[in-house]
Amino acid sequence: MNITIRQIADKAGVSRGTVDRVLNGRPGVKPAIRERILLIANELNYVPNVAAKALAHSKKPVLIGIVMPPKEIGFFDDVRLGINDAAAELKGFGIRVEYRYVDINRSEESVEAIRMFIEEKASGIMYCAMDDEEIRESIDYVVEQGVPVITFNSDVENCKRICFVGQDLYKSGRIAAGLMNLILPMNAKVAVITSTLKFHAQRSRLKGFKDGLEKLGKQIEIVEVIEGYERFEDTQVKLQAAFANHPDIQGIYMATGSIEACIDIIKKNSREERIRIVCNDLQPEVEEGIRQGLIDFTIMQNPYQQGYRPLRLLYDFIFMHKQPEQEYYFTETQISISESL
Amino acid sequence: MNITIRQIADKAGVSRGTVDRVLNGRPGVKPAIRERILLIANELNYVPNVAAKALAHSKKPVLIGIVMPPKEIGFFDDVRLGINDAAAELKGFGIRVEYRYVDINRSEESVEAIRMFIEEKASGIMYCAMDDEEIRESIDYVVEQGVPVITFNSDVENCKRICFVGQDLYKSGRIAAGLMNLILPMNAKVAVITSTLKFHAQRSRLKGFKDGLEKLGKQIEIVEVIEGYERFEDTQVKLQAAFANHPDIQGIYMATGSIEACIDIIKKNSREERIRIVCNDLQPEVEEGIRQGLIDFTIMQNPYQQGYRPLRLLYDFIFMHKQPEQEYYFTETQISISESL
DNA sequence: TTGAAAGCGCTAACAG
DNA sequence: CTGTTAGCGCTTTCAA
Repeated sequence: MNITIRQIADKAGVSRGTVDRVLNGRPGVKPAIRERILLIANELNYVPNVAAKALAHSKKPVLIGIVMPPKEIGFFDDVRLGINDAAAELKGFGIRVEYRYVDINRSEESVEAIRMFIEEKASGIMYCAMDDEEIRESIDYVVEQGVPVITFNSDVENCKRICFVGQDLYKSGRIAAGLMNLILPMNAKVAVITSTLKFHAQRSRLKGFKDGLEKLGKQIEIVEVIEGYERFEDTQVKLQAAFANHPDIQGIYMATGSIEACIDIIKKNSREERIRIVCNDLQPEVEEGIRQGLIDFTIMQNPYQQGYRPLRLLYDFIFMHKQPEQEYYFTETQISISESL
Repeated sequence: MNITIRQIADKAGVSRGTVDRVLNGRPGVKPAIRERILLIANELNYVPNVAAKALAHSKKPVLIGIVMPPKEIGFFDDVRLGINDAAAELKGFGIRVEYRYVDINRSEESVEAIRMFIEEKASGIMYCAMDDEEIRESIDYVVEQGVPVITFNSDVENCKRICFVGQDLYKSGRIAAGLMNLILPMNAKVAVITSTLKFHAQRSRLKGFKDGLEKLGKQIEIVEVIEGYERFEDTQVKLQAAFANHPDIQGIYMATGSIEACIDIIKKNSREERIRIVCNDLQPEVEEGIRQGLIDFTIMQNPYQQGYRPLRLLYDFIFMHKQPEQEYYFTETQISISESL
């Protein structure tokens, strides 16, 4: 049998109520006793009984707040699926989740959302927001209130979040390089399309791609890095220009951005047969491109897990007082081809 | 608030004990009352409270028996990891697991193991065994006793197991074909190495590979299908012969078997540069081969999940009376290249 | 065949 | 500041 608070109480010569207070950091216990109890708990290697906690909480479930982009953004469908699955599993467990959808480009909205959750006495936050000062402050404030925050999908650096769950962007770039290396001939020329290099995240991917190509022996050369701002037109125009400058481009790495524009230009230039494409994620356009044989590979990083994990981690943190073991939880990289779909 | 057995009891005008008996299929309730309770439970849409169940069970946890190959078989390390993780999660939940390792080629051992679990009053079984008559009978017998069996990693067909969790072998063959198609030129010739075509499982993979190649436009031809029986020597000799017959082989699909033998022959024939290899799983030899650039791709099917899922499914079945939603749970296919490692 | 009641380990409200 | 106690929903004796 496992250790219970009762045993700790007996050993310490206090009541279970007191032990409960100490173990859950509630106020109103003389420091000396607190010490003593903590010591005993530690020495007995106490692990709280999940089921009992859950049951006791079932009347008034603990709230976990989720701040993320709205339903319209397709990528997040799978993330939401992961969250919902975790939430369903944890439902009988005294936790409930609440979503708040925000325009991720307007940080005020995120800040407002997280603030409201605190007012509602949320016990934990899943936060997907921009990496800027305003957001950083909002996180630090919340965490200082004793409410854990986990960033997911897109990280916020140098802040007090307890951990991050999402992609390893550098690695995805390296894998893209590895794939190009396998399908392109020696000395091939490639273009990279990204949204904008202003963001650290995008630069990581590009860096991974560059480093990857360098390590390999095929001397594949990056002749253009296009910033498409995820917009159709920008991408189209710039890619067309790239083709004009380098008629011998044989591969395109679509790190992020408008797949439609890319495919459009390729078709306009009748290059379907001669261009190999590697991209990321699996929006409908990508799926379509793969089906048609225009896209060779896509690299995904398990959006489902990006939703599922953080909630479980928060649960462990809140109920089991278990600190995350890592600061970065990178979701598994997956490579897909048409047969994988 | 959710429905509780108390509410059902009140509505039916009986005690909670009686409701409990009915809901858990225990004997000793008059059929008429049983009916009535079932009806009410259904109409109220009763869902048992996990936490309460777990807590009530915590004194005398329910046993789940696991029959699988011994620790020496490397592939199963990750499977065991998955089982252990699930077991840890479910530990506070009134379940405990017990392993029994058997030589999978000697069915008597498996049968004996499962029989013992039944004697020990196990409430569920995870079973990884050969697909033969003896095994089939043992499963059907157990299930008829009311104890659910889930086959994992390797299925047993036409039996009463509640579901199977493992690879989609056909799909992995198709993906191998897709990869070959991406890295080989038109009309390339390839060899396939498998253990033995006596087994349905191996034939599925081969069929997937063949079908995959046919669907694609590159006219890649399978010039040899080698049965290596997973033995170094057989593989070596037969592959050498294949090279003699077809000096222009450009690709090898190692469906299963001795990677060492394959690499050995390639090196002996100095074909490192000219042969592309796609294989399955990630034994140390494969990892080594990928690192050295001898193997281009390996296809894995999430062994971790093959352990994790079945246990969760059994738990849901036993505690929540939830039938698995599918008969086949195929674990995700993963494609790995050197940068993924 | 059924009911009553004592737990399972933890929390929270109230009393002291 | 600390102890007491009544639940949380389900299972499992023990009686009836």
